[in-house]
Amino acid sequence: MQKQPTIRDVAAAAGVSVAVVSRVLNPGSGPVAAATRSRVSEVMETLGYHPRTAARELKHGPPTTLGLLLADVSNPFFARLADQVVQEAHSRGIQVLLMTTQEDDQLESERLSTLIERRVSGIIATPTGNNLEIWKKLQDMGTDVVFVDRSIPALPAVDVVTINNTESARSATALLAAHGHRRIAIISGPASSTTGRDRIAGYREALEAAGLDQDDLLIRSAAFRGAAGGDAMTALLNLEDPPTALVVANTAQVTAVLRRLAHAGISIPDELSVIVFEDSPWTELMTPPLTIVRQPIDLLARHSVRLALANANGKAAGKPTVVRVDAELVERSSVARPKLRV
Amino acid sequence: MQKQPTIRDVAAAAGVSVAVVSRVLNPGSGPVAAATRSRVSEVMETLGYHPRTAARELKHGPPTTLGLLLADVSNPFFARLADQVVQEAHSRGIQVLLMTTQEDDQLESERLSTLIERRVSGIIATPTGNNLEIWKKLQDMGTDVVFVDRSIPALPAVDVVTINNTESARSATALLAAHGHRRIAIISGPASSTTGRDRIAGYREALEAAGLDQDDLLIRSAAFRGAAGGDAMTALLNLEDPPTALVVANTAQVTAVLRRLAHAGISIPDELSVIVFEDSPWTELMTPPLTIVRQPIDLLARHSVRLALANANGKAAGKPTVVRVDAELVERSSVARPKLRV
DNA sequence: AAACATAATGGAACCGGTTACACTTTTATT
DNA sequence: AATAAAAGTGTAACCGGTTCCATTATGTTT
Repeated sequence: MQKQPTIRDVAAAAGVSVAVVSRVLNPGSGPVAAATRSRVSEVMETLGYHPRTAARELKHGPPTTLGLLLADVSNPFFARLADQVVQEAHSRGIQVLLMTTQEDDQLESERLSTLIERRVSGIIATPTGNNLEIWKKLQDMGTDVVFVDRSIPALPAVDVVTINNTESARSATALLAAHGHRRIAIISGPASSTTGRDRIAGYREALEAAGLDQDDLLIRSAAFRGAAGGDAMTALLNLEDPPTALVVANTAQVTAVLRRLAHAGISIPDELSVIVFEDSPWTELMTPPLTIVRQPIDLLARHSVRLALANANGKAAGKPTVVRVDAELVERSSVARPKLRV
Repeated sequence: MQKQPTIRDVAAAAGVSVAVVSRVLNPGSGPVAAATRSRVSEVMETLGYHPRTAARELKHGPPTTLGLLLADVSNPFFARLADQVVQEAHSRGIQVLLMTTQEDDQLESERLSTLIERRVSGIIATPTGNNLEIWKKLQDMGTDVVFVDRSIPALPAVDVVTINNTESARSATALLAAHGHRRIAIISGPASSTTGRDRIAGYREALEAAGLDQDDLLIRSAAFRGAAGGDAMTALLNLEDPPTALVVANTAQVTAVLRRLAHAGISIPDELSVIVFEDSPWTELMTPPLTIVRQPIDLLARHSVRLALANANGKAAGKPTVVRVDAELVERSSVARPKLRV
C-alpha cells in the first residue's frame, strides 16, 4: 500500500513549481514550454501520478458527476435507461453515481442528501412524487434536475423527458378497438403517477373516439413493485362481463400479469387480446409473439443527459424544457378479433 | 443560484469555532456540550448547510465510494447485479459509481483511470481480461479489487466472487444425459473468459461421467455481445448429426439462440431439449416453460460488496478470497427424452 | 479550599489541487 | 538598440472541510 505522489512530488522531481505541473494537467490554462511539458509528463508517468479528483473539485466543483436516481435497476426498462445514460455520460467525460429509491420517499430523501453533499452538477431521476422541498432546494443550488419517465405536476419548473404516454395508450387502445373489441381493459401504474394518469387518459380518449362505453371496472391500477399486477388481472377475469382485450401499461407488472393469465389458462389472443408496454427481446419469443409498445429508451437517455448538463455548460436557466418522444406500436400476434360470445 | 454556506458560515452564525461545528458533524470525534450541539444543529438547519463531500475526502479519503465496472447494464444479469450491489452499498452508507466497458479493453482502461483519480476505496468489476498492469497498480494503491462473475487467472491476488460455473454446467448436462440424450451441445461464452472455460469443463465432466462421446463440434463459443449466439445455433442445426439437447451457458446470448430456434421452427422439447443459464421471469412464461440454471445474484452482490469494503474496514490484506456460490437447477418443461431417430 | 482530572472550546496547520499575480526571460516592433 | 509585448515560471493564497494541540471552564477528590 504505497502512498500516492502529489502534485508537489511531481513538481520537485521535475524541478519546476506546482503551478507549472497544474498547467500541464490542464492544457489551455496557461503557457508551458514544450520541453518543460514533456519533462513533467515524463515524471508524472514514472511516478505514476494521478491527480485527485476530490482536490480538483474543491476549488470550483466542475460538472464531472451526474446523479442517476432510479426506482430500481432490476426493472429492464430502468436498466436499459441506466445503460444508455452511463454511455452517453461517459462519451462526454462525465461519471454517473447510481442510486435507487425502491419507490420509497424516505430513501429518496436520503439519496438526495448525499447528492447535495457531493454537489453533483445534475440529477436525472424518476421521482417518487414527494420530497418537493428538497427538489426545489436542489434547483436553488443550481443543480440541473431532470425528471425522466415521470414528472411531478407540482414542480413545473423542472425539465422533463418522457414518452408520449397519452398517445401511446391511445394508439394501443385504438388498435384493439379497430379489431372489434368493445370490452377493453387497461392495467396501468398508480393514479398518483403522471405516467399512470396519462396512459389512462389516452385509453379513455381512444374509447371515446371509437364510440365505446367506458367502464371504470375495466381500469386497474397496479403498484410499481410487488404482485399487484397479478391481482389486478384476477379481478378483471372475475368480472361478470370480462374484457376481451387488455392493455398492460404498467411496464413493471407485465410479467406478473402474463403469469396470472398463463395460470388461469387464458389463451392469447383467442380469449384475450393483449398489448404490453415492454420491449424485452422475450416478448417476441412468446407464444404468440406479443404486440408491444416500444419505448425509445436511447432517446430518453440522450435527452436526459443533455438537459442534465445543459446549465452546467453555461446555458442560462431559462424556462424548463419538456421533451416528449414518441413510442412505437409494434404489431405482432397477440391481437385478434374477439370471439363471439356464446 | 445561491452559493452554499460553508462550515465557517455556520460557525460564525452559531458563535463558535469551526472545530466545534466539525465535531457536531462527526459525532465521536470530540466532546461538544449538549446545548452547543443543538444550537449548532439548529443553525445548520436554518442555513441549509450541507458539508461538501469533496472537502471531507481531501483529508483522509474515507471509503465512501465504490466503483462498479460492468460490461453493460442492458444485460439483465448485470442489471440485477447492479441493483443488488447498489442496495447493499447503500445499506452501508456507501455510494456507487457505475461504469461500463462494453467489453472493450480501451474503455476499461479509461474507466479505471477515472476510478484511480477518484481514489475509490473499492472496485467491483467484470474484467475484460486485459489491462493487467492497471489492476496491479490499483491493488498497490490499496484499492480493494473484487472480480465478480469472471476472473483473470494471471491475477491470482484478486478477490473473486463467482457462481460455481463448472458444477452448474455439469449438473445441467448431467440432467440432459439422464434423460437419455447422447448428442448434447453447449453454447458458452468465449474460451478466453474463465466463465466460458469453466462451464465447458463442467460440460465435459458430465459427458465423461455419463460415458458419452465428446464431439468438439457440439461445443460453440459465442461472444458476449452481438448476434454470435444465433450463428452458433445455426451452425449446430446444420450439423450432419445435430444435437438433441442443448445447454445455453452464455447468458448474454440466450434470447438470440431462442430466436434462431423459433425461426427455424424447432420445437422444444420435442426436437430439442434446452436448458438456459438465465433467470428472467420470462423463462417461465415461455411455451414450454424453460428449465433454467438460476444464478444467486443477490449472493454475488452481497459477497462482492463485503469484500470490496473489507480492507477499507481495517481488515489487513491477507490472501485473496475466492467465493464460489452454487447456482440452482430449476426443472421446468423444456427437457424431455429424445425422439428416436427415423 | 487546593489540586487535579476532565469537559468544552478555539487557533491554526493541513489535505492536494487551482489560480491570481508578480517576476524573469524571449521574441517582436520600430 | 531601445522598448514593448508575449511567453514561461514561481509564490502564495484559497477551496472547505478535519484534526492536533493549547487554553479555558467545569467538576471531583481529599
